[in-house]
Amino acid sequence: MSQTPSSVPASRGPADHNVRDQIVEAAGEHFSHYGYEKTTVSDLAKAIGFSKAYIYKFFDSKQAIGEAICAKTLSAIVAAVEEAVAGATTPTEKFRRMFKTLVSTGVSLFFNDRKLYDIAAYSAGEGWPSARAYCERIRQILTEIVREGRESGEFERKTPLDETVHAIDLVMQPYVNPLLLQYNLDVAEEAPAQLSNLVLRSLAP
Amino acid sequence: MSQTPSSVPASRGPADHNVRDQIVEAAGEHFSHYGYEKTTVSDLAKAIGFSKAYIYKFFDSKQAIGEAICAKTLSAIVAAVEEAVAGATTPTEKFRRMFKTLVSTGVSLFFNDRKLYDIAAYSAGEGWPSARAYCERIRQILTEIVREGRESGEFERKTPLDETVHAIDLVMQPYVNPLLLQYNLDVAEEAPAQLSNLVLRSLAP
DNA sequence: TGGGTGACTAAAGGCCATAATAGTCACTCG
DNA sequence: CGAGTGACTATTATGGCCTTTAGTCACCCA
Repeated sequence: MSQTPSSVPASRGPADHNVRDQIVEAAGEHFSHYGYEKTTVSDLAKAIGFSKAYIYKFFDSKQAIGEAICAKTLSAIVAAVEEAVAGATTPTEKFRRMFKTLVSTGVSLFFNDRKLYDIAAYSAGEGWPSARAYCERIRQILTEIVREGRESGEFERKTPLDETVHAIDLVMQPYVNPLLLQYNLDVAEEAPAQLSNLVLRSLAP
Repeated sequence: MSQTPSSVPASRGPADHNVRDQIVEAAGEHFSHYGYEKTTVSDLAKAIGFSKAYIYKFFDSKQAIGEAICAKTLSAIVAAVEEAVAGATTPTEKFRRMFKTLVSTGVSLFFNDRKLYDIAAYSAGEGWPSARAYCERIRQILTEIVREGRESGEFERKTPLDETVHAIDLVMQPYVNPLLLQYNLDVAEEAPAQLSNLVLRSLAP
């Protein structure tokens, strides 16, 4: 086994190539407009003026293209979260903003770019690497915040760090994971604040 | 409007009637065996030796029968939870058992009576009264536990009771709600313990 | 009079032939 | 030799037709 078993589904060809970017760009627009299912690989080929076969020099499958788009979409959420966190001073505030931004960005994606949201949800449901990486990244940010809070004495230090982070991660999961968020839209407005309070109480020294 | 707008979808005829019970019993078996979709109202009629039309003297619709079964199924979960809670002494322990029993009973239903589980999940997704009542009942039990914990000084009393309960309810929701639980099966083993710890830390005086 | 039903309808669901699509490969041409 | 493709196949969607099913209603009969 010379290739990673379950990670990136292998995009072939040169990783950095003009045509590759064109494909991704076209896919971004088409998927967003017409959805993943309704967009054919031929559509993308036509859009960039090449044949369908050529697309497969760069991507292993249509799904691999979907994942690229999905990764891009989720990256945008992460970026929004990072920005929000950077704008806060205390770990407490960072956590609040993280949670709030995560949910509001997700909800906004749901209502404003539903087609892309659906890809993200599907990706989460199928455990695509893009979705896994996203969850992992969120967890990293969370870990950093908790660690900082512990160092500054703002958060308790008795519970093992991993356990604390994991539990908080479980609390956020229904709002982080696009697959789950869509079932929690009715409480998405209030949940971040309510749950932040609860979590922060649990973190009190 | 002489009837309740969104609550019980009206079962007609005498509420207490032998035939009604027969219908429910037959439905329980058929739905569990073949599923809600694959069971026809005629099947149920045949099973109890009456005509299909007669069934509609007792139930407004096939869905109403589904709801009766769903309510029964969810009641069993509630009963298991109540029993588990009754067997504990401290509010802390009651909460732990409540959460754990809730999840394990739900998971067990998923694996051992999938067809009934699917009805419950559907019911939760559609907001049927049976599912609503179930969630409401769980919340009541939770409220009772928190209140008791506060009175005994085991839990903090600063946060408004409603707020505390509501936040904990949000934490449990992904495992209480059958529609959501099915997406969280992979963590259903560990989640109750981890989240109970977190919640109880947040409840510390 | 009230427990019980056959016959009916509109709508939903299954079925199957056909069309569309993902993905491959041998090939071209500069 | 490498950027790029037409033509091909196996699989999956689609759409129209026909069957099944939920639900009603006028009616029966003890």
